[in-house]
This record gives sequence, structure tokens and C-alpha cells, in this order.
Amino acid sequence: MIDKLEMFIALAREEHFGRAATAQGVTQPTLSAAIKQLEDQLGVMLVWRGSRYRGLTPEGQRALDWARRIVGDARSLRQEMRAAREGLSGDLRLAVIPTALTVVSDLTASFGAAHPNVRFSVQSKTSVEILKMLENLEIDAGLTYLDNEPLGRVTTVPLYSERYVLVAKSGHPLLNSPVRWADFADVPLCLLTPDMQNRRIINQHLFEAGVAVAPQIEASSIVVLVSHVSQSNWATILPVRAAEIFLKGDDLGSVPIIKPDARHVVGLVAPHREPFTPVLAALLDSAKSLSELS
Amino acid sequence: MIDKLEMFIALAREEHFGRAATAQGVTQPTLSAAIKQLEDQLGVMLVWRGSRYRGLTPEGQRALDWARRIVGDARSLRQEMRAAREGLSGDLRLAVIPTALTVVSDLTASFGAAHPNVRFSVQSKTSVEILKMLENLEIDAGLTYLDNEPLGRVTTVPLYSERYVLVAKSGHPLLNSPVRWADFADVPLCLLTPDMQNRRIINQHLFEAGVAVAPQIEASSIVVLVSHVSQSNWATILPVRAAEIFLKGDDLGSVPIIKPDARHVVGLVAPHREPFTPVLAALLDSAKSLSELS
DNA sequence: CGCTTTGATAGAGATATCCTATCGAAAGCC
DNA sequence: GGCTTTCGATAGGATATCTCTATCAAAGCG
Repeated sequence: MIDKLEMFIALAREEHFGRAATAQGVTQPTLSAAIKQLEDQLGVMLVWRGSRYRGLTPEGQRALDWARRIVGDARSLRQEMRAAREGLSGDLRLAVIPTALTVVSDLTASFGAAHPNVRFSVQSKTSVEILKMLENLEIDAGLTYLDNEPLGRVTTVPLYSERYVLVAKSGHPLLNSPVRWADFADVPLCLLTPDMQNRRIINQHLFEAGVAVAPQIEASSIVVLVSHVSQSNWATILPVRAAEIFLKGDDLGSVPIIKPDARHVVGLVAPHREPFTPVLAALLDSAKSLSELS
Repeated sequence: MIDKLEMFIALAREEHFGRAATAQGVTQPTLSAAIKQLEDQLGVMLVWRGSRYRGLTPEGQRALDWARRIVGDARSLRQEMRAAREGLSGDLRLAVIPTALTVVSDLTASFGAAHPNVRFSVQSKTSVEILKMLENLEIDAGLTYLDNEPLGRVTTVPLYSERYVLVAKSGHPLLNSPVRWADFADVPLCLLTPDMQNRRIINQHLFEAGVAVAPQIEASSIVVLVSHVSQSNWATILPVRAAEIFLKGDDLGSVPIIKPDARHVVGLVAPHREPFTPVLAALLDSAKSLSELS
């Protein structure tokens, strides 16, 4: 039953029988049969059938919620038993917004010292993707904005409050004193792509300052932005925590962006499942002890 | 997997391999094997082994919590899908304290009119048993006291506030005017057995009034109490709602018990599982609309 | 010390699962 | 419009799993 629910979740996620089967490590006929059996057992149609996948029925949608719950709890059970057996161990799968990637090392340092047997896997994703992956049980926790867009049924631990700086090549005229959002009117910028929440936040502040945004370079990676900045006359806007790592040398400079002194809270998000598994509870504890916020 | 968890729950409840197997409709070797497999899959010992059942290990206890969650959610999934298929239908299993048995008909009347395809099964249990059965998924909801003893992780809907009356044969000297708790010093009483919360409540009030309780008849059924009262010179103390049904004729009489005018809230309890299944949600709605309390 | 209770074990038969191979329908493409 | 590709369903056979009956060994009890 639980295996079938897992396959059902995979199907809903992949929206494709073949891919879902591959993701589950079974063949397509096996997955087809599993879905059919699930539908038989529950007595309802879960997936719109045709010559291809056409989405979930309303019942399928409701069933998906339960399936996620059940499968998630079953995994928690297994994980907790393993923790009981061999102490905290296993994998913690994190997804992180690009601007918070440098913070992961704080977390892993604090956590890893106490629990050396836990391995981390970290991937860079947008905040929307993080929430979706959390729902789909593809990750155990995420690092993302807590205060801007709706989060859903999750536990959150605030970690720090983002502040923004202008980053440009040393000597850039704007680097002399704090710059205001309104000053960006004619500055050539490279920014994150608009699917990133950070970019939407920056857009918002620029818009409120009456500045039209038309960056010449958009990228989904901060490294791309910074390398552009360091090789040419572009500037970029980054959270302090994300910019620091690039400011070790003399070639780049930064100044705070003020008026307003924008702040956005970033923190850890995890599925809200009472009680937490030992590993997750430990991670949340680490995050709490690390938090710069109350 | 889920079947094994069900067997595990049954074992924890019955504390006996054979009985648990019977309860699950399988043979004892099947259940033994299931537990063994569960232990293998989870990699921990769940049950203290020996020549007989010796209780759960600490890991087993934790696993039991998860198992209840998972199995409960799986049942909710099935039930909700059936509701989607054929409207609200199926069984609602209730357990009710004896003093609230007459209230069940209010609930079933209100609910049954709207949902004729739902069948009720009602059993009379002590409040402690009700909570235990709720935990063990043996019932879907219970009717019990809400304000006296700790309830645990449940949703509650207050229904009414119990008031107490003295019930005795017509002509009994105490029936002429409201009676005080302190007046029971030398009255021959028949009361519920002390495993009933109602009895503990009555004990409490009598104790506070300085009266020592020594009922000559104790029974776990109100019918027994009332039939004693109607055939002899005993009196009993009952909640109004429980007494009413016996006061239709002229042979019995009742008077309120005052000083204090004791009140205890009775209501519906159900496992707290978000979201509720359609049937349970409907039952809770019925209860809310029926409630005499806010 | 013999009897009962309790849970584990062995072996056989029934079920369920999962694979490979193949088919049919719809969609996409010149 | 006909050809090709994609996608999911179906068939059949090998394998694994489940559940039963029968039996056994250990512990409790008089």
C-alpha cells in the first residue's frame, strides 16, 4: 500500500507514467498497475485516463494530500528507528535559495560537529521550488524567505535578516557612500532571474523608489552576476551574506543600500510533522541556536 | 507495510500474540511473522521477546505512535474516498459514558436525517476506556467529560453541561425540596462503580460537603441503579439528561441537588487528524449545531 | 513433575509482484 | 494525409511474499 502511494506521489510530481516509474526504480507497467490497484482499492478514479497523463481527478488531489502525509510519516518512522539504532545518521537533503547558499556552511558546521554521521546534500533552488519539493518529500528541509510569500503547512526557524548592498568593481562611482534605491535609475545592473524571490524583492524596492528595472544581464546564479561585475562596469544588488564571500580581495567593493534599509527574514523551513524525527529535530535545534533573531 | 503496522497496533493493544492475531483475522504465526518482519525492516527490536509477551521496547513505544498515525491516516484516506464515491456512508463507531447515553439519540437524529447512509455503532464505556479506544483507532469518536481529566491529542466539541438530581421513589422524604450535597450523610444510595468518572465527580462533591460515601449498591449501568431505586427505598444521583428518561411515569421523582449547583461539561471527542474525514467533519458539525454551549 | 499457555518454526499452497515484450491510440511532423 | 513517435495499457511468465496447518520448545503453575 505504502509503495503504491509512493508511486502515486511520484506520478503526480512527474506528471508522466514513464518518468515516475524511472524515479521509483520500477518499470512503467509496474507503475501503471500500481495506480490501477490503488484506484481499485479506493474505489475511485485518481488520474484522468487517456492516451497520456491528463492530471489528477479531484479525488486524486485529495488522495494526494493523504498519500504525502502517510508516506512522510512512514519515512519518519523508519528514520527515527534508524536513529535509535545507530545514533543520528543518514542524509539530510536541503534545498536553498541562491542568496542563502553561504549560510549553509554555518548550519552544517554547527550541526556536523555534534552529529558527524549525518551527511548533507544541498541543492540551489528557487523558493517556490523549495516549497514544492518539501511537499513532495524530495527534501527534508529548505532555506528560504520566511516573510514574503505564503509558505503553507511548515515549521519555520528564522535565521537572519537580509540586508542589501550594491556590489561593483572598485572605483565604481556609486561605491563612495551609501546608495539609495532611487539612485539606480541609470545604473547598468545584472540581477537574478525573475523566478527568484530575491529578484522579486529587489524589483519591489526599485519600483517603490520609482526606478524602472531593465537589467542587461539576468542569471540564476550569483557567481554569474559577480563574475560579470568583476570583469566589467556592471553593478549588482546582493544580500550582505551572499556578497561577503566575494569581497575578500580588493577588486570589488560594496556599499549598503538605504532608503529604505530593506530587511527580509531568511530561515529554515521543514514539513510540520509532529513529532519531528530526531535528525530533523536536531537540525531545527542547530538552526535555533544559530539564529541571529529572537 | 500498513497491514503489519495494524498488527503491531493490535499486539500493543491486546498484549498477547494470539488474541491480537484473532483480532486481526489472521493466525498467530502470521502475526508473529509480521512483527518479526517489521522489526527486520526497521532494524530495531519492538517487543521484548521471551516465551511470552513482555511489553514494548522504548523504540516499540515510539514506533507505536507513528504506526497509529499512519494507520489512522490510511483509514481516513479510504473513508474519504468512499465518501467521494457514494456520498457520506459507512460506519461511525462511538463509545459513550453511561450518563450520556441518552444524548446519543439527539446526535444520531440530527445527523441521521442529513446522512441516512451512515450507520452508528454505540457502546457504553468509561471515560478512560473511551480515550484509549480513540488512541487505538477502535472507535471514531466518543462522548465523555471534557473538563475533568486530561484528554490528550483530540478535538472536542462541548455539547451540554451536566446538572445533577436526586432520583428516588415518589414519596421519598428528600424529594420535597432541592437537596444539598451535605444532606446525603445517611441516605442509602446506589451509585455507579468508581471506575466511572461520573462516580468520581459525585464522590468529589460529597467529599467536599463532608459526606462519607458508602453506597450499598454499585453498578456500571444506570438501568441497574434506577431499577433498584424504583423497587426499594434507595436513592441515586444522576445527571438530569440521564435521569429524564426514567421520570416519564409517576413512580419516580427527582429534585435538583444544590450547594453547589455542580456543572460538568460533556461533549464529543475525536482524534485530531487534519483534515477530518467527511463523515467525521459532518459529525462534528452536527454536534456543534446541537451544542447548548457556546 | 506433569499440564497448560505462549510464542517460534517448518513447509506447502495460494497470492501478489514485477519484469519483458507487445499492442493500440493519440499527438506531432513533414 | 500518411508516417513516425510518444505514451500508457495489456499479456504472460518468473519470482517473491504471504498465510495457512502442524508442530515444537520454553516458561508458568499446581
